[in-house]
Amino acid sequence: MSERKTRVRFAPSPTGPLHMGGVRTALYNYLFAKQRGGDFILRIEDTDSQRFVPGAEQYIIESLRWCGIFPDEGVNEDGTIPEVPSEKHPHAPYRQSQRRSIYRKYAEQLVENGYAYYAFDTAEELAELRKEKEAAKETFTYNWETRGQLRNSLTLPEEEWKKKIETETGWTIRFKMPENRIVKMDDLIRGHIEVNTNTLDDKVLWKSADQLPTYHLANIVDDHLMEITEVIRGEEWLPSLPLHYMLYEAFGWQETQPRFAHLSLLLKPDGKGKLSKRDGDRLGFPVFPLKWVSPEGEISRGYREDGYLPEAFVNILALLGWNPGTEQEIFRLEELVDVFSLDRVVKSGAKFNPEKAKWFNAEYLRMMSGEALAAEFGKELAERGIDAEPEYVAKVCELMKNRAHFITDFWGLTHYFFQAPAEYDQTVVAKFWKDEVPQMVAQAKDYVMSLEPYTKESLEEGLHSLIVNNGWPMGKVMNSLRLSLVGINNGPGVADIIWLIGRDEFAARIDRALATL
RNA sequence: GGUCCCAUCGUCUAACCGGUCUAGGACACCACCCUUUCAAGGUGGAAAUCGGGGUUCGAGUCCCCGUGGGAUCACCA
Repeated sequence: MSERKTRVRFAPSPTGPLHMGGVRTALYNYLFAKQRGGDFILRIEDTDSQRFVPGAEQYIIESLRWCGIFPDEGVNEDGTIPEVPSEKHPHAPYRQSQRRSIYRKYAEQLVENGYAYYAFDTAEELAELRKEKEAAKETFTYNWETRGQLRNSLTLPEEEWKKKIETETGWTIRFKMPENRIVKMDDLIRGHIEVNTNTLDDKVLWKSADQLPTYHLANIVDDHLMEITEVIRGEEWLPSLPLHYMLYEAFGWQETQPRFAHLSLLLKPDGKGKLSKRDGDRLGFPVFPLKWVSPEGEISRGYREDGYLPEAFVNILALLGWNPGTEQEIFRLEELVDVFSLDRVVKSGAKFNPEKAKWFNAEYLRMMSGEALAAEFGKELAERGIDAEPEYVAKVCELMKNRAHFITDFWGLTHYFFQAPAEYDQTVVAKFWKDEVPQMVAQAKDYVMSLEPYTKESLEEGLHSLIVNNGWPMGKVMNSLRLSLVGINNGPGVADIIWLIGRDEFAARIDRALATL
């Protein structure tokens, strides 16, 4: 058992876009598998035909790809989901809706062995019972106490219920939760947990509505069939862990039962509760990896479209609920594979901090070369109709990258390297453009134009000594030069700007400022 | 409400099996330095063990009780 190959799965339900918490779950699964040389499998849990959302499945796959997470099984090279078994995808199909024939016999096996039973109560009847109990301030539970008074294969004569399951469709199969047993469980990050079965209920395993298994049945059967060794999933599943343990026992699969690890939830940055789409809209940050347009046309922003680098996004997620135990915070995916460990996953929920997320992105931006940045920023320049040499764009990016958090910040920060300022900031004009200034600026221009040799260094030093030697006020002159060149009073050094835009453009901009101001 | 999980700076977190803990780091914040401006960078600062009992020579670390937060109680996953 211990020498089984590590196999983990990410099993999302295609009911909408994948939440960043979901991506984190997928990431942890992936890291765990890769570190142990195991397999990471993607399985689509679409047993709820009511909630199926078109496009969600592709969204999930694309999100993982963007993050650099490629499943070993369950997704073809072209991003489609394998429907027939092959060498690489031996357990196909990987979509539960296409595996319905598999589950039926397992459900029946449970009934035959006395671990489950057919139930004929309609949803309305049960709703009515719940209402009655609620009125008496009690809760109705379908369990060992009540199943004897309800309509099921335990209480009805055999001929009657057998006839019913053959002729009718309104029946379900329920798990027969044993009475008064202590379920002893172990969680990889939470330790030992015990629950008395009396507090549990007879969960539906087979749904009458669409003749499909519920999550619980399909999940256990598939994890068993796909030889999953560890189940790493969200904390919301912890309450159903006892049921899952009981199911493994009922099937007699305890020997190969996977180990479980329940991850704490991602919480909203302010206030209380788990992170939701609403929080993103309200506080102005994405909660989804990619932009999503719902079938109704509702748009949700994505990290990718908001300008986050996938490496930064992965890094952010990795450190939300896990830490390396060292003071290192910047990790690329490959590095995470080496250092990740479930032992260091934090038990408590993590409030998402959008400010720190921005910082991570800025860090990754600074690590990029000017050329790489230019390749990205060049696209936006082209859209804006700016025709600039890639080498020039690269130099601009290199000079300006430590001022940006996102590539989308670049235009606002660098536009004056591509076009002369359309206007001059009036408060800056008022502050620096005093009476004596224009002639100093004009002199500075003449100086620069006749500077020999003209190098970046000579420009820098020459400009400086010109001002000092003439006894001019440094701040006033420099800021006036900058104002003339870029229209505002912040940005890189004046010499850097001149050097990049070139002497001719410099002269033109100075002349224009002298003429207008 | 029942059941289960969780609890260190504002936030993410560190502190291996209880002992240099003056409780460390990062984001954000503040100050200073660098500087022609704005960033970046450097230095420093403010900032936390939820409360109460125990166990122990010694508790952030173990136990109990409170309190707070979260999850879950569907023919949804």
